[in-house]
Amino acid sequence: MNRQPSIPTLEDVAQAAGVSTATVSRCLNEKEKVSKSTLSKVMEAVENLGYTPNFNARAMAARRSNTIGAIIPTMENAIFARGIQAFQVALHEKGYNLLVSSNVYRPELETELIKSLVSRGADGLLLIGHSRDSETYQYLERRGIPSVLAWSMQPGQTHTCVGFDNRASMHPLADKVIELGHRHIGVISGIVEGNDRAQSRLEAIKDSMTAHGLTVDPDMIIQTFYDLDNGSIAFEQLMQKVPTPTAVMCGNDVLAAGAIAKAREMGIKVPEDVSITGFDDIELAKHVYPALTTVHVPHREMGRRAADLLVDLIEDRGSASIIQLDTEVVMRDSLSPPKT
Amino acid sequence: MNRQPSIPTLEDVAQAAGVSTATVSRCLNEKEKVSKSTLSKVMEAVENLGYTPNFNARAMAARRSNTIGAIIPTMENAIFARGIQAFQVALHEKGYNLLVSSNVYRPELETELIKSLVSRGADGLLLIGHSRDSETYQYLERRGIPSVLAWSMQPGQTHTCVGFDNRASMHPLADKVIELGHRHIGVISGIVEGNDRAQSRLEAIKDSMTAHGLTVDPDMIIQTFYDLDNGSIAFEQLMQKVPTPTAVMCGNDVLAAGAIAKAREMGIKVPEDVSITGFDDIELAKHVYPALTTVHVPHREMGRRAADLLVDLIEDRGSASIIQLDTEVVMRDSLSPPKT
DNA sequence: TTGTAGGCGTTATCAG
DNA sequence: CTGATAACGCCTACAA
Repeated sequence: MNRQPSIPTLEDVAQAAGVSTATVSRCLNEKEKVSKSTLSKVMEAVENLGYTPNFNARAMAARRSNTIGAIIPTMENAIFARGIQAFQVALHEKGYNLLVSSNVYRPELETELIKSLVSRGADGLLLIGHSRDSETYQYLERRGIPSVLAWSMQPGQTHTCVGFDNRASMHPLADKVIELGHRHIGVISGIVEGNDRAQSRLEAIKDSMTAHGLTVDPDMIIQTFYDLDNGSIAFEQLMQKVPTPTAVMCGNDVLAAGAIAKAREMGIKVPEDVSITGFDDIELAKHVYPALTTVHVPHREMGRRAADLLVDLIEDRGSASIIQLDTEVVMRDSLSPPKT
Repeated sequence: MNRQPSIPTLEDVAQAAGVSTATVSRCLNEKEKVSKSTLSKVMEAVENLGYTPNFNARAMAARRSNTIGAIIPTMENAIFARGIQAFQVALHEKGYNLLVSSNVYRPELETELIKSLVSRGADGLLLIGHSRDSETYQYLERRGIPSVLAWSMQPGQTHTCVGFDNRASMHPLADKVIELGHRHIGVISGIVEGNDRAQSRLEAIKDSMTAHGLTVDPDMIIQTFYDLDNGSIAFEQLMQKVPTPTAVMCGNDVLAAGAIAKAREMGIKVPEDVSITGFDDIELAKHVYPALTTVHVPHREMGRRAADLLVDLIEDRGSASIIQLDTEVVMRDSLSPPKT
């Protein structure tokens, strides 16, 4: 009695099957190098004992883990869900597992998370955006850990990446807003520091405004964390400015959804009294009322391509590539010309 | 040249500091057992070399990983976000890391994920709900891996858990709906199979109806996956039934949000033409229009308590406990008496 | 306080 | 096709 819970090991299986551990290992990893008879014998033992290989031991001995890590800014809203999901499905097909962590939008934490993932034996990493100090890249390079950057893509950068030009993507939408006649434009941006996506999107809006001869009033730009409540709060603040904006452009759909909710609460009609735009085209975008005019990003494709790139890198096929994806403004109902 | 990227090991550090690997190990794990002078010497070497301990090796040698795993049905919407977030923060304070996987609402996958987490050396597991075959529990028990169940709690169950009684929680809301005068009630439920939370919530509604002398028409109950689109689709189907429901109760807030969106699209006023209710009280609930009447679940506390329980179990303090949390109906605007 | 040495569960190299 | 056996990087008695 009191038999301690014994976890079966390779050795146990070997014994039960009357072969060496090496053979069992082969049965598990390179079936083709084993005779049919011993294979079935071994597999039976595996079944009976309920054997599950010890991942840590395996990773250590094989010097690879078939695991890749991803660090995303947040899991709290759906912004990254679709892309990561596609990423993980694609990885699965290639025989890799995915480990995701989130840095809760605190870029300082990323380095720590990277180290953690690496120390866990990640064969490769998916990182979001470009903003991080070069030490981090060096760290990865020293250890020979390939990584691909996603969700962003900056002219002139050289690291393997798959993404879209956030600036170029926001541009057409901003142009549209202005061409519709809006002259007083409020902006609810994500926190720009350490976030090149947020920064690029904001810059695109500013650029567009100046290009059209509008002056950008810093007071009409609010930076805040990506979440519904903050979208609401920022919107309320913006609507108190003078002159009141006739359009509010948001750094993403979540912020925009928060803004729309607050508008209704304040009795402000969208888009009659004020237009609101988003970015990302997450599922929520077409479910809010009025449906959100936003920029569609091919998240799924991005995830798939990222997986391809990363695995190629890991398995020594292909080298640094840069894949730029196209985005598209999708006009729905939250944007219209300003009331005259 | 072509110096292969050499990852520093304990041994490297030991050499650089002029001590044994054992001492370095102590400096990293039990500082108090080392003299100040050697400690600083060692730490310096660690810095210089940029040493990061190899997690796999450590887990293997120490026979523990300080890692706990969680398996949630989905990361695609915010249902589990708050609770898991709190869980992870609490764990962090106790010196544990969290690994989360999601089974995308396919209960069959859970077993596989559990094995994966276990083979990765998880010291303990957080599982959602009770529905799983006993083999799984046996598997965990054999290996001495403690687990706590959350998000649910069924009378008479014995496994350590922290949660709320889904049935008892939905009951008051259903009663409320009926007492308001609704006689034709549609239900958009989550898929019941392999999901005790969805099942309990649905049963609560049925119970309440029969208790009030209403007959439950199976045709007025739709089961579907938790997501916005499905909520919309199901709502549309429901509104085509005869007699038309005057209230639609949803298995969670996401479904309800989808229903609300569709209602507007169809020109149906909520709550004037039809009332809609949710469950969970996620952030979205108060941002939709009309704000959702739902059941508030103390997600954060649940996460915290789960962490306490699990770590106690792992560290051999305390034994199986059952913590029941209270939920609360929160009346907002999406529920009103039926039009007479 | 510090060092020595054995072992954790697998994989991989080399003979047989 | 199969079996020894040496790593893999670290922890932990046990000794000194």
